[in-house]
Amino acid sequence: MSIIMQSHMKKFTIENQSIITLERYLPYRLSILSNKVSSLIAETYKHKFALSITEWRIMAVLGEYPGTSADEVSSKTQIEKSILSRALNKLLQRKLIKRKFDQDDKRRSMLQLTKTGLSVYDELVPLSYEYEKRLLNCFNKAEQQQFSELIDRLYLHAENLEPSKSDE
Amino acid sequence: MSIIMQSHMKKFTIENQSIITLERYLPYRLSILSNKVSSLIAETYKHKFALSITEWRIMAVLGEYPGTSADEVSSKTQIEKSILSRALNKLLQRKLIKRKFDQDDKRRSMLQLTKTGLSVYDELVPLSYEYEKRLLNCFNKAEQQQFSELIDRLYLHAENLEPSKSDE
DNA sequence: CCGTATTAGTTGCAATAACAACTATTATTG
DNA sequence: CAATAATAGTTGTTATTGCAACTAATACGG
Repeated sequence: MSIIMQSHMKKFTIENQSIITLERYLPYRLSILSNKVSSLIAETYKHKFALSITEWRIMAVLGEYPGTSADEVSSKTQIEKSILSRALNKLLQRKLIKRKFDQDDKRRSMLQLTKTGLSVYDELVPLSYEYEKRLLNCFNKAEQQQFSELIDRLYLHAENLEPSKSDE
Repeated sequence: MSIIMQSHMKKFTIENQSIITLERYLPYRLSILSNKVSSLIAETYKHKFALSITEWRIMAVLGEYPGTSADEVSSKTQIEKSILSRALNKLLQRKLIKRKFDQDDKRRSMLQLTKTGLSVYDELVPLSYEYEKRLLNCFNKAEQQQFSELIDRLYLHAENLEPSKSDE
């Protein structure tokens, strides 16, 4: 790649493909899109329930899988464990979740929604789901399908690409 | 736990469509994917250049559009202006960018990469571009095209959906 | 068993982020 | 042209991150 040549000619270059242009750069667009979507949805519950996106995700997992341990929540949601730990404490204080520790392995926590937590969950789930539908209604069924599949595929691929960080 | 059950029967419910399940929830998957992709790429330059994602984005814009003002960078990148201001100061200190103020409008800054900044830019652009290609090579051309288009469409749609926050 | 390694979770700390209040400059308008 | 508004950028404050170091409990290898 002699390529990229001195800085500014680049835009009119190689492979008839303009180089980078942030606006066309996929990682960037993905990030903008994702933030938009998440914060848009967060708006629907933020004020009413004072839940952050992180907190809501935790509750979503516990709603689906009561009894899950913090560690499992972390791996399911990709929320880093220290962040998770603090978020859990907040949720515990607000009594939206409760926790006991496994007697056979006292390290492992068993988390679940409280009755209050459940009522929040039950209200939020349909709201979020509805919103997701509204978001996706700019796609037809086939496109939704396709989009979803591409996301999964790209994610898997990215995961496997990972080791490449050290190849420079 | 009769209560919990109440909440959980939902999974087998309405419209034959399981409700939410975080793993299938689009905003969530988008976020995970986006974080993965961004941090994966950030790995390629983080250590060598000690640039954060934010800083790199700023430089990317200035590389493409020298002379841009802070405000324009902000709107192009969606970086909030206070964050931008501090990031710019860091880049100024490291002498990766330079700034002068427009004499006709002394509020407006005119930013551009320094020679050093340009050399970093010129090294990073192909790297990032290359990495993007590697990421996307799990798609064929048509899929890449499609994915890109769906992202754009969804973004536009999300932007227009925005006002809905207050409809509760 | 004992020493070491792993695992689950917490805490400290430094860096980043978000949001609002603020300064300085230019635009508007009556 | 004075008063007010709008724009560009900065700064203060507080909350959220992310990493690493830490505690406690369990697992494992000799």
